[in-house]
Amino acid sequence: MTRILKIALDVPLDTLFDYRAEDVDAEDVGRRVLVSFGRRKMVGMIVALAGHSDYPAAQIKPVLKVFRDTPALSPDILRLLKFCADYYHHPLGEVIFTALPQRLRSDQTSSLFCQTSYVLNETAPQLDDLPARALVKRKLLHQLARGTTTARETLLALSPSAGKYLKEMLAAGWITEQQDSHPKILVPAISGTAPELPTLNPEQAAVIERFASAPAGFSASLLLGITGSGKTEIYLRLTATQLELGRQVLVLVPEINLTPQLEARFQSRFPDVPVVSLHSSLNNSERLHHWLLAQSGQARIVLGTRLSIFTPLPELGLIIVDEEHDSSFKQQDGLRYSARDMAAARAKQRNIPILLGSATPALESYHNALSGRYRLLRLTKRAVEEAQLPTIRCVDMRSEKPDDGLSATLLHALAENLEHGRQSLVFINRRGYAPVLMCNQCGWLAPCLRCSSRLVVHLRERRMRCHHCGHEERIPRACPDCGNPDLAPLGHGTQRLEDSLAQHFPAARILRIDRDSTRRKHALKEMLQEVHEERVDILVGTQILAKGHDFKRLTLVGALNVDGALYSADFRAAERLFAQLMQVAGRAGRAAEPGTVLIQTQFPDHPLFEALRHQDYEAFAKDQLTERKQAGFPPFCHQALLRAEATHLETALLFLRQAKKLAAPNTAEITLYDPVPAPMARLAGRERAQLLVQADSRRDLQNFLQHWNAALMGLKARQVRWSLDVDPLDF
DNA sequence: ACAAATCAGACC
DNA sequence: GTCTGATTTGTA
Repeated sequence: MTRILKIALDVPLDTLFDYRAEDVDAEDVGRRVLVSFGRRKMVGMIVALAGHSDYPAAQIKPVLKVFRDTPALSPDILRLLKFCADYYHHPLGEVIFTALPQRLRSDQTSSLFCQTSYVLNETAPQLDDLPARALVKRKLLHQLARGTTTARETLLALSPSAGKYLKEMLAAGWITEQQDSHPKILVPAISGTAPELPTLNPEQAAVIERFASAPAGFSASLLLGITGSGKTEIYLRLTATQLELGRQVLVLVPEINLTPQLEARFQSRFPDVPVVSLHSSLNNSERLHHWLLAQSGQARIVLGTRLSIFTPLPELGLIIVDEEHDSSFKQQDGLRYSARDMAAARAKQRNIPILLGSATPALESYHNALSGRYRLLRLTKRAVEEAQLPTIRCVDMRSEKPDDGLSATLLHALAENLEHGRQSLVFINRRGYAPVLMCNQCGWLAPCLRCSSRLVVHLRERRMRCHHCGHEERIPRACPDCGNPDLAPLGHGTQRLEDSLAQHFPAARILRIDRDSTRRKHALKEMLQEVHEERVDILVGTQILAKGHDFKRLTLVGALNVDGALYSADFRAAERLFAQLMQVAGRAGRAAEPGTVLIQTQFPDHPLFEALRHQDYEAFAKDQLTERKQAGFPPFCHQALLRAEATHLETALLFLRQAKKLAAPNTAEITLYDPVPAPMARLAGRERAQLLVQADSRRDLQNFLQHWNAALMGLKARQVRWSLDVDPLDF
């Protein structure tokens, strides 16, 4: 019987396309198809079956192929993706295809999942029977025994010499090679010993108790726990409960290099349970493999970054969002979705609990907790009893004369720490040598020609770089405006600080960690290793260092150049600074020795620092919420930003003015601001402008956006690229 | 006069 | 987004 199929395609059009096919039924909804679209062939997704089509029958093309090589997307995932498309006013086809692993987007018809993997034979030696120095063999054996993924690709990734050893082990009969046509998890050969559970402190126990006694079904909880208070232990306990119930658990983490650490923690707690991760360093095949394991229900715990919120999990029982305030949960291009918000939506749709964890929650989340929409759970004590909170003090830069950016107070503290053989961290969120190059005669500042920004001096490389578009040039010998050869780097970056510290402390071992010094593969890992092995006295670094790492001997943190955020035009700047400083402060004194944090500032009396000194997130957050309420900012209103870019600013502004006119009939509950140039108006040679829309209620905003977006689609935007950003974070 | 660049519209 | 045919613009 011929049926009409509603097909979503990866095109920026807000429509589904009708195709016909003979042998399809309801089971095929959620399957991929190959269709001819215009002159091309494309992969589409069956979103629904229909009895008839409004489209002229003669023009409806047949589906060329229905892919049955992988299971269909379940109705609940399709529902989530539909919700996402509606909420962010983005075409459903594009949403579906951003959510799918790359390999499911392409139209390669040959066997999709076919990979070489290995099985451990009984003749293989036990891990402990191998000499400790046979590191690679041990690694291979361990991975094979764990059984989560024994794909050749994964094993090869363990070491450059892995291939050689695999061949050896094959020849020795320890392992057998096989070709898999379906992804599968082998039964773990070693059933690892479940570790002894750490005792919960009373606060942790109370949190678990509140979860246990809560009624089943949807609930959202905010776990507000200071660094080191044992949030992860809560995640593990709640996960254990879900595993016992036969449910899967999804853990979302920010886009940082901590995924492997957390994965290791989950895997060692649940040695027999298949854990898979989904993050950016996986190749396409690994990503597909892990995704399919999640979809088939074999993977019980899925740990991943932003995009993994769309992973099909048939028996999902709990979603955890760690460091929920982290801005990497919001995608900043294409489909501008917030994985945290989609997680909440998914939990609600599936009628399961969600747990958001952070030491410094997003004000939106904290507000939800205060208003009772979320359950507020607090962890106020460090899990390790003797670990004390660090002392936080401001260094008043109005009275101190800094020497190359460093105050006498900080230098003194560094010297003392060095004497005691303890580690220190100097935190400055600015890489490079100096943020600007200035001519001392005419005041010329080296500009980026493609952006409205200045070039950052990278003295090591004798170059200047734009941190926005990546443009690079040599440092000029003389000022291009007046010819004066006296050009001076102005301000401080990590490189300059590193130099300056080396001069002050010639005997100290100084290590700089920022995006430049960690560009090489594994560089960050190696550097962190050095720190752990105490081969470093002073660390200089950007926010790369702020997150998660646990340095046992680190007792002093100095924070430089933080004042910019105090009186910023961006109303979220203070919130971000507070979170960041709390995070770096958390690096100090994690073990027995107490830590000290010194913040260099011109405004030591600012309330942000007052709250920070007491490490009182809630005081700070309440203060901020009061300010936000007075100013009518989120979370007390809801925003959307219409962004436009063109080669000329006027073109972008003109488009936005037209867009504003178009909105006129529906603006009763809406505030539409005037189109303005974006804060960074020029970026990579394109001019950008934006139009802010605000409403008191989310529903009003959504209603308005729906009509407006449809109207905008009809507007012919010549030479303009535009996009809607719902709940924008960056302006 | 011809080619290149730009534009409008479809795509099921 | 990609593709197409139509129209405008550019150049010898």
